[in-house]
Amino acid sequence: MLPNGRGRTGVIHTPHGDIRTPAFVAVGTKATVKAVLPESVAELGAQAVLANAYHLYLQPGSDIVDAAGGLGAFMNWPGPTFTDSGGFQVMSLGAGFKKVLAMDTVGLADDDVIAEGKTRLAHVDDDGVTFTSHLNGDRLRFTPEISMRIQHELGADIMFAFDELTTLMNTRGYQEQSVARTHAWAARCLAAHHELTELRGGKPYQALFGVVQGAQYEDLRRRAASDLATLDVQGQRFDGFGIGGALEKENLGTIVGWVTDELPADKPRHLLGISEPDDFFAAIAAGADTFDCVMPSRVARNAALYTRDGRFNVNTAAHRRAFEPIEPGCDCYTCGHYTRAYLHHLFKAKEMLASTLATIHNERFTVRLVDDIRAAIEAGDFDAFQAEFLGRFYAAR
RNA sequence: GGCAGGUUGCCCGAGCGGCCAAAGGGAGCGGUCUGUAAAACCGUCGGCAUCGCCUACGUAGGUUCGAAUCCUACACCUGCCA
Repeated sequence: MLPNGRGRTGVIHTPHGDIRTPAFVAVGTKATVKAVLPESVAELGAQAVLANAYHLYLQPGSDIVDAAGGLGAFMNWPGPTFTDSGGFQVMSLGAGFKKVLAMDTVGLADDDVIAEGKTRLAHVDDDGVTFTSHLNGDRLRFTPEISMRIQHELGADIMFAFDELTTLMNTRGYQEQSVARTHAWAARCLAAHHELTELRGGKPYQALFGVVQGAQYEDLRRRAASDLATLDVQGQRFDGFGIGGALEKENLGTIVGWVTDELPADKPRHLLGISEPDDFFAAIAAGADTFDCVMPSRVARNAALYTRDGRFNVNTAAHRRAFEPIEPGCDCYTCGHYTRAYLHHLFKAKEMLASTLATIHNERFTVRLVDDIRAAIEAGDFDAFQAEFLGRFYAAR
């Protein structure tokens, strides 16, 4: 526990093993951490993998994952698994979250806010969401019940309740409406989860996390958190909580703090979709336990690599003859065997191995950073470690 | 030897009298990415540089107020016929 009473270390027990927290969970949306073998994911120290219900429902179908023995067995990942509910897609396939100026939204209903140049593929109503499949144009329907059914078929150790994620552009009025909707969906998820759990037979119990929304508003976030914390449907309560939604980077720690204030201390809190170094420190100090994020792997596929001295692009001319590891002293497989010059060449030549080697490094960097933060908390060194790490990481900027 | 077509910026390739320093690709150079619609996307991309000026569309001439675009000659390339 940190002196501030919020930041902490701990252990999450799952049927597929323990997760020592704080921890970074590798993202494997479509039952694969893109470009790398599950063996590599394990070797780089990731304790768990998170997949997505929406993607796996579309392809190959959650029934197939179920028939394979569940997500972990299907993808050959023996450790703990998470699935996201598909709630994020309500936003990413719907309103989008960038390039929409406030002025453009005047006169539009919030539900019509849409990213420039994108065709809206999702529409929300109180009962659920109608999607147009990005793969084949099929009209699909997601509701809390459907998301829970899919996630039960996928069989991950930890599931998330189906929620609505809003954007920073939505009005306060819409945020209120949306929080209420997410709460109603949370109750339906708990009920559906309860029924599905009864029908599971001998399969191991799957934990369900409720997701706290409320954007940047303190009262909304606190109320959303305390309402979810106390929500009880037929004796069912959430096993943990996700913190999601529109988070302004500047007050990410503050927002997480409001939420964790309202949540029970004995249940885990997962901060959805966050992984920049400064965000980790802020969120962990504010009481977040686990994280997942596409950033390390996505950015790796596009030649950006993390080091203790900041992030850089290996595909720039400066690295053509850099016969040195990505990060001297890094213990990842890539740094142990390959040079920046080689990575530079692979990216220039558009070779697949570029993605693999870069992803291994970035995932290792991210996992290790969170592990180091955990160690620092245990050693009572958090503040010093934070100052040293962030000072160095952002020095170049 | 004859006939036809072609020669455009680092490469490929549009343009066929003015709105052309010249569409579009690629390469090069730089950047972005936070619950993955991403092996994606954005910017830049002749020189000098403040509007602007200079050098440019095989070479050399010519027509025109004005030419990458029209005419003549030459060079090289391609197809067909002998």
